[in-house]
Amino acid sequence: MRTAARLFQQRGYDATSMNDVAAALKLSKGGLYHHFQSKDEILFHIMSHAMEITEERVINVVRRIDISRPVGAEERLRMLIRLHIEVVLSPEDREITVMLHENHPLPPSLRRKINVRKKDYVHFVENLIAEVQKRRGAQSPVTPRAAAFALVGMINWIYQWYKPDGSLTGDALVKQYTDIFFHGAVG
Amino acid sequence: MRTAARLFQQRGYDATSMNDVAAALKLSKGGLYHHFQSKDEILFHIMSHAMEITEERVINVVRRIDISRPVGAEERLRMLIRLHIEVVLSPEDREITVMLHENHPLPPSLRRKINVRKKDYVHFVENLIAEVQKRRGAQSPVTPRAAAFALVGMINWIYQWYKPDGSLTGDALVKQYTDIFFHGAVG
Amino acid sequence: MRTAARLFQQRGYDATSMNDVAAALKLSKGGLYHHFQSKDEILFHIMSHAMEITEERVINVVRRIDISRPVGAEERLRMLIRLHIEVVLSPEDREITVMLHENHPLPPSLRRKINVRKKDYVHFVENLIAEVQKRRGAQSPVTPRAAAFALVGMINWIYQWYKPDGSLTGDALVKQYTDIFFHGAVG
Amino acid sequence: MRTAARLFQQRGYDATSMNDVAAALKLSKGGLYHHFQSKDEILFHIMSHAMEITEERVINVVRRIDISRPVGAEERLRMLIRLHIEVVLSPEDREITVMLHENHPLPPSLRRKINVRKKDYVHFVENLIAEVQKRRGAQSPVTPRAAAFALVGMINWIYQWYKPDGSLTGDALVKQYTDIFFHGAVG
DNA sequence: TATGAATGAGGGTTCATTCAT
DNA sequence: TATGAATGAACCCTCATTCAT
Repeated sequence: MRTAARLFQQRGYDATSMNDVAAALKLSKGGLYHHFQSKDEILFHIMSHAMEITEERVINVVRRIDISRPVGAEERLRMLIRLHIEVVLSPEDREITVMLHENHPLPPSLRRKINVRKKDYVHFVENLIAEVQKRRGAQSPVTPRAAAFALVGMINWIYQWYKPDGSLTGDALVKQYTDIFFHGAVG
Repeated sequence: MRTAARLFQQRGYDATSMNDVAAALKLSKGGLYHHFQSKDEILFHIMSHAMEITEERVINVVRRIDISRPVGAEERLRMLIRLHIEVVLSPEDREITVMLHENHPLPPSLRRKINVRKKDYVHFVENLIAEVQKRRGAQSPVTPRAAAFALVGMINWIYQWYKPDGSLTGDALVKQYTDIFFHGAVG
Repeated sequence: MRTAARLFQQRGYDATSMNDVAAALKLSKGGLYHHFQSKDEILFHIMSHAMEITEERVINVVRRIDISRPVGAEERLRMLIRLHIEVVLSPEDREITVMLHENHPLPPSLRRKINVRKKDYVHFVENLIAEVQKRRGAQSPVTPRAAAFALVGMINWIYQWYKPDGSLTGDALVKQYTDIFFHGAVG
Repeated sequence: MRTAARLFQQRGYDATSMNDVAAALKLSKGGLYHHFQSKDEILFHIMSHAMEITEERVINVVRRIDISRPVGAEERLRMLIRLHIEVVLSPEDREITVMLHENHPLPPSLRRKINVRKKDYVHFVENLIAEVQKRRGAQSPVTPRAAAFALVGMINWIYQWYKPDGSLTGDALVKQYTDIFFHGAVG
């Protein structure tokens, strides 16, 4: 299934045939259908798995850190930015999570399930941003909602241009994006 | 061709058949092939047209304004943000320009042509940001390159969530995103 | 389409592939789909055509004869028996009309359309029988409905056993069945 | 196996997969193949069983009654009609025996075996009819052979239209068909 | 006896493309 | 310029059957 995700991400979902997936798995087409009922189902599983990764590696970590040792909202937001970027850059998960960023042709009912979880994620970010703004006291002209979408957008866009072997390390990228999000890009 | 773009964007490129396109144009399939040599060509034309729109409506406007009446770099950057967002929101161009955001299955040679123009666009943004930072004098920890990608990412992401008939007007969105980009989201 | 009917009748609908049909027509599978949207549609066309044949060659003839020159009900019934048997035996239509006798896997909505026409046919026979009984005056213990089904059943069954090159000619068969239906088999 | 017959009769033989049969039996596909060597074999068993039912419930009963207590040929023929109709209407056997009426895709060798028994059945009917005609003395214009096929046809056709919960009871149907066969439908 | 993974052939269908008209 | 018939390859999927366990 990881294999399927890789193929889908490389060639595109539509351009990848079940034959391709089966061959990559050294399985016959029929054998593949023993494990998945349809191509859609594979895609849905990948999407679900991608959401799980994101939820576990980002949201759950941020939530847990706050329980074990109370931590300021701002620090939690910084952590979220770092974790989210790490998921996008992570060599083993990138291929899976990146599938979420494009609009793949899922049947409506399954698509909705995924969309709910996407929205939940943005909500979580939004709430965290709202909390940070409240702590800071100062009235911000920026609504948490727009800020959340901006943050998610700029992070999810990374895979479109980032080269892991380039001069910009992941850590540096995290720092840059955190600075941009907290203080703007030209400050 | 605008019609084709709409179909591609609604159903996906692969999921749209030449039959669909021809039918939407009230043309026979054979007739369609008198105007375009292949499906790839249609896609390429759309992508090229999308780049043209972006270049004309954003870059050229910003450049021209500077020629006709010298204008501060910061103001030009603000203008670029507004113009870019307007293109993304524009009812008549949205369907076309949005095609640029996903990785459609173009033959390599054509794909490269589009990518060059995409990069040029980011370069233009990057240079503008650099200029603004220089004018401000203060050393910024943010590289123009990362800033440019962040900006492009958050703007291009808008179509994923923005509802034209929602409570957030286009103007308000422009203001929010400008604020975020210049002063951060929690300032 | 006549070709398809022949194949369906010989090998069975399910056992006949679109490949078979296309090959028999010296057409590619794709070419076949230019004329029919689906295998179901072919089957439906065949069934509809079979109903048309039956209606034209039996019902309409009987109706018309009565108009042009008033004819006793009994004679009309005898004529119906002959015409129906002739359709079942007719070399050129047999393969098509026989398809009606088995329950082929049509989608429910199309199946219903055919069934309505089948019922109309039996109704016509039923009414004719009722008329004959009334003319005879004597109270018959046999309901026109059961009689109609018995008649249709025994005629439609013919194709299961009748050999055109056997000793029993079509005319003789008509006479036999007419006798059976009018006077019983052991009289 | 009764289960398989039900499925075959409801959905059609080709449209019923071994998976369907196995599932209905709460068995795995592999398990099913321990009881039957192939799908064809299941069908053949059903057909054979159907013939056995017919032979036992109709022919043997008629034969035995004649041995235990000599009975007139006409009464035996009336009995045969009743018994045959009862088999066709019997809730528990209908699904099985009905399979005989359509031409299912059996391998030629097995198909032949079934056909021989079908012919034997018709022969039995034919002989019985001949005997009745002889007893009656009067020369009948109807050959026993055609009469037998007519009788078998009209009875086997019953399942195409008969509704068990309709106004026509099985007994009434037996009476109607017996009348038709002995005295014609309009007498 | 029974399972479930696996196969290979084939099914119906779609589709970009060609070409005679 | 436009049509529509035709193609051939590919696609997703199904299925009877096998076999190690």
